[in-house]
Order: sequence, then structure tokens, then C-alpha cells
Amino acid sequence: MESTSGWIQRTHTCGDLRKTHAGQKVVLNGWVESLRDHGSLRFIDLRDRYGITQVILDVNGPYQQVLPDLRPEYVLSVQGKVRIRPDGMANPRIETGEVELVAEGCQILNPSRTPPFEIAELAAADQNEEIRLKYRYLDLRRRTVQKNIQLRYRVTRAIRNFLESEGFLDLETPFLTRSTPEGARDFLVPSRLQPGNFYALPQSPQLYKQIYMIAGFDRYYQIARCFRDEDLRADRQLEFTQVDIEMAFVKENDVISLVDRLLARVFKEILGKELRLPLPRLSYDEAMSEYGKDAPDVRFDLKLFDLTEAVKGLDYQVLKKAIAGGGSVRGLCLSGGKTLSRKEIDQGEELVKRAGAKGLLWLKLESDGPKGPFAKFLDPEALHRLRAAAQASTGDLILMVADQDRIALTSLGLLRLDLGRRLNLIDPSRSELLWVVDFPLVEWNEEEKRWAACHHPFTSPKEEHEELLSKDPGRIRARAYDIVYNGFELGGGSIRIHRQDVQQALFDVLQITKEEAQQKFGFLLDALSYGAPPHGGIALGLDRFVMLLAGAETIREVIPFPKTASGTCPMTGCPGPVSELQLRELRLRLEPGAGPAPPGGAGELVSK
RNA sequence: GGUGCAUUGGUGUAGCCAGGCAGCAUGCCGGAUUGUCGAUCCGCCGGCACGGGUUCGAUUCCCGUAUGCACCGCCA
Repeated sequence: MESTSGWIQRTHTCGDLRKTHAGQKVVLNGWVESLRDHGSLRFIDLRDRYGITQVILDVNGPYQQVLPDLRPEYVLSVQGKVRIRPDGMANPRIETGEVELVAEGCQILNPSRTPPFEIAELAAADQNEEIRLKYRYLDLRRRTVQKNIQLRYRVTRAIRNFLESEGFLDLETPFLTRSTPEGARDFLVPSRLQPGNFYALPQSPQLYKQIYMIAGFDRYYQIARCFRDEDLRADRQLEFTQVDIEMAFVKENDVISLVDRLLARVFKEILGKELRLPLPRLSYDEAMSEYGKDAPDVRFDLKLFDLTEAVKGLDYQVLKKAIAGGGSVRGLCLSGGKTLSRKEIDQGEELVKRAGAKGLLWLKLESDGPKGPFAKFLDPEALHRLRAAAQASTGDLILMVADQDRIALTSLGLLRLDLGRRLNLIDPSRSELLWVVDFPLVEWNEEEKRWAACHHPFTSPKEEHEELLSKDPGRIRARAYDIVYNGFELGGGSIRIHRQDVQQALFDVLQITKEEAQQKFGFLLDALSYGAPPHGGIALGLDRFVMLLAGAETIREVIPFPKTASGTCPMTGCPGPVSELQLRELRLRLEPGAGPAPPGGAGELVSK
């Protein structure tokens, strides 16, 4: 194509050139990755998204007027001839390393200020994150970051290709919607046309995708942005992305096997790994009693055991009290763990205490008998029962928590993970995926003295449990399922309620009043009354998925423009103040004390 | 809302426990250099987040603030 603005466009990218191009005249456009000045000879590594090509400039070349000016990150157009590098000069570290471009022309398309940090591939990897985010456009030039962002694209493409081959339609849903009770805090958007009223940004497209099902679009998907105004974490951002899927005329197995195949496709395409299908399933109760977590990391064993029966009748207060109070004694057995120091055990105790346990009991199975705070209360028979129940042998360490079931299990679940990490029991090269099924439908919220939905208030109870809605909600199991990847909840879904009477009954359990339900979800209840098909679906956390596939520590590494832990963006300085006029148009007034960020904050960073 | 850790030239760090000239690397700037590829060699410039306290003296100790990160609460 003819250039109209005086600069010469590339014929190839910086990742293209090989031996076969030798002798050809080519043009490259790109950034200066590094400069090596040998006086009368100058090497430039020219970079673009496709790779790096070495360019050779001669001090006597027809471009000598630009030579003194060249600096890292300048944007260049280089014309020249491709040459095979002299013997022994090839660079096997780059794909174009067997050739080089001997420059015959070189123009600076744009200079660059000195970057605040190095972009070059081998530059220090642990760059301060705040600076990286402030200059995200530079950070995104770095090879490793580019790889993560491109990986994200390849993952979404694989997902789209798969779902579309399965007949799913990619359908949009509004960003400006209605605030709903339950769930996370909404992001609110004031309405100018309806002063005093607010839109909410969607926490997920949940209700819309159900409406699509009722409307007959029986296979929907969307790579959807979701918004939740809650505190951030390494794996949580204010806005995040879900692979949102919904299907009509399906039961649990249809959704689960679809996602099985979807994941298998992604693992094949991205990691080259074959997943064995169907993925294993664990009931919620099994997951909790064996791993102490509803999203277990099964890359290592170290399962929890119920030791209640084994220690029942022992004259040891801690145990007696817990059992008498309706609780249980749970434990795990660390093979060869007798070498654990007292300090390490104390650290473990700290951990379980933070999870609400009163303490950590331990028993070392030495060859000359058991050692530990309650060893002397153990008669030979009880010791035998305990060893059997914990599948322990001599040299092992049994760690126990005696408490209410939930506390005993969750605290040991945390301890299990901590031990797994600290003792290197986890093989990081493994990818373990599994389904957790048969979740409870609702959970008692002690603070608010009411039942709350475990998944969301549109989740269908198991049919045989429907009658329990009015009698014993805690015993109801839901038609819900979570997919777990290396101990992370990758996604979750359910078969939805498609009958108005059941939906109403669940709202009653959740103490959502008729008025409130009518006001907030009236449209859904109405829709359910016009012939809603049985339907269900799932939402996968794309950010977490890509993070795990990339082997990254935080989802910020796979999100092009993430926010800091306090919800700010060092690059744009958002959130920022708005003008008096904007507020007046919305009929909003700020409280005294609320207002623009103080100087020295993120806003200030940007103005420099 | 809470807890912990951190903040030292442009960037990444040492020094802080045990108070007394702030060191290293890289980048920047200048010079040398014909086969480098994290080029090399020589030289130069540049810094203790902010506010208060203790002290003869604070980068160092104490308190507060700000910012970042991790975690708890929170996230159906």
C-alpha cells in the first residue's frame, strides 16, 4: 500500500524473518528494544508484538543524521536487506536469530521519553506494581504481559468457537439495570431523566439470561462483564468477566457435560493437555468432610478424618466438651510428621484459631509410644482406634480440632492447605479439575437471623426436597454445581426454578416479602407464569481461569487495565470528582467531607 | 471496617534490629569502541513518602497520615 503521510510501511513483522528471506529487501516498523553501540556499527533490537529482529546500522549509512538520536522505545521504520548472520553469530534465544536486517534506510516515526522502567524482556520481573499500572501502556509492551493478554484472547476465542459449534448464541444484556436485594453491593448509576432514581450495574446477567430462556433462545452465552462494589483481592476486581451460559430443557448433567467438553477443548488448545472426561464429582458433604473446603485442592492427599468415634469416652475435657456439645473431632494425619517442630505446630494452631477453633491437638506417633498433650489419656485400645481412624502409622503426626462440625472442618481445611504449601506437597505442574455437587440450598445467617441462598435465590431445590421448603429449609439440597480448578472456585451454576409457586416459596424462606419480591423481581415472577421452560446454566470466572492457565499469582496479571486494592486506577486517576453542574443535573449533593481525592493521591500521580 | 508487611536517586535494592559521611545495580547524560545480542570500558548527575515526637544528633526508635500489597470481614 502506498504511504500517504511520508513514512514507509512494513512489509514484514519483527517476528517474520528467517533464513529463507535472505537477500530480500524488506521494511520493518517497530520499537527500539535495545541499542548496542560499537562506534562505527550499531545494533538495534527492533520489537513489535510478533517478535524481535536485529537491525544493523552503519555509521556511514544514508541515515546517519538520525543515528545520534536513537534511544530505547523510539518508533522506527527500517528498510534494508535480510542477511544470514555470520557463522557463530546466530542468537538461538530469538526466533529470527539466524538472520539480521542490514539497514539501508531508517526513519524515526516517533521519539520516546526515557521510560520509567525497562521494557526489555529480561529486565527485572518484579517491578513495583503501582508504577506498572500508572504506565500500563508501557507495561503492556513487555513480552510477559503481552503473552498473558494474548493468552486471554486465545482462551476466549477457544470458548467462543466451542460454544458456537454447540449452537449457542452470543446475546447481549444491559449494563444499566435494576438494583436487586441479596448478593453483593451494587454499583449505582444515578438517572438524570428520573431524578432520585438509580440504575445498578449488573452483578451478573443472571435474570436476563433466564428471561432469554423464557423467550425461547434456548442456548445463550456471553462473555459478560460483571460489577460488584466489594473489597478487592488477588483474585477479585470491581469489574470482572464471566463466561455466562444458560440452556433450556436441560438437567444438571447436560450443563456439566457441556462444561466438561468446553474445559477439555481449552486445555487441549491452550496447554496441549488431555483432560479425562467426565471430570470427577464430589458431593458438597464429601468435599467438606474430606477437605474442609467446598473448593478442594486435590493435587495432594492429606485428607481429613472423623475421629469422633475413636476418641469418644476418653477422659479429656476438650474432647468431651466438643462431643457433648454436638460437635465432632476431626483430624488429619501428616505422614512422617513427627519431625515437625513445636514451633511449626504452634503456627498451625494460630491458623486454626483464626478460623474460630479453640485450639489444635496433636499426637506424635513415636516408636516408643504416642507423644502429645493428651497422650497420657490414651489407653492402648483408644490409640489403636485412633490410628485406624486416621490411617496413621508410626512416625506420623495426627493434628486434631474438636469443635462444632463446621469450625472443625473449615479450620482443618485451612491447615491442610497451609501444610500442603509449606511442605511442598503440591505438584504445581498438575491441573486438577472436579465438580462439587449437592450443595445446600440455603444457609442460616446467624447475624441477620434468617436463611440466605447459598448460590442465588433462583436456584432450584432438588425435586424431592421441595416439600421441605416450608418445613426444614436447612436440609434441602440444591440442583447446584461448582467447578473447581486447583482449589479455586472456577465457576458455579444451577438448574433454575422455572415454576412461579416454587420461586415464591423460596422467596418466603429467604424472607423476601411479597411486596419486595413483586417490586424487585416482579418481572421474573411474571415471566415464569407465562410458560417458562426448565432451564439452567453456569458462569465461569474468566479472569481466574486465565490466571490459573497462565500460572499467574493474581488476576491483575491477566486483566489489561486492572484496579488497585483500593479500587483506583493509577493511570487514569479514577475514581475522580465531577463538576458541580454534573451533580446538579442529577439532583445530587455531596455530604460535607465527601469529595475529591486529597492531594498526593492517585489523582495527583496522573497530572505530572 | 480490621490485621500484618512495605515505602531509600528515574527504576530495582543494601543500610534500620544495635541512631553518627547513605552503598550497589540498572537507567539517564558525556566519552571510547567493527560482531554485539541483558554488549563492553571510562566518567558524570541523581535519593531516605509526608507530618509530628524522643534525642546533642533520626533513613534508622515512637506516634499519626498517605499509598501499595497480602489476609480477615465482605464477595448470593
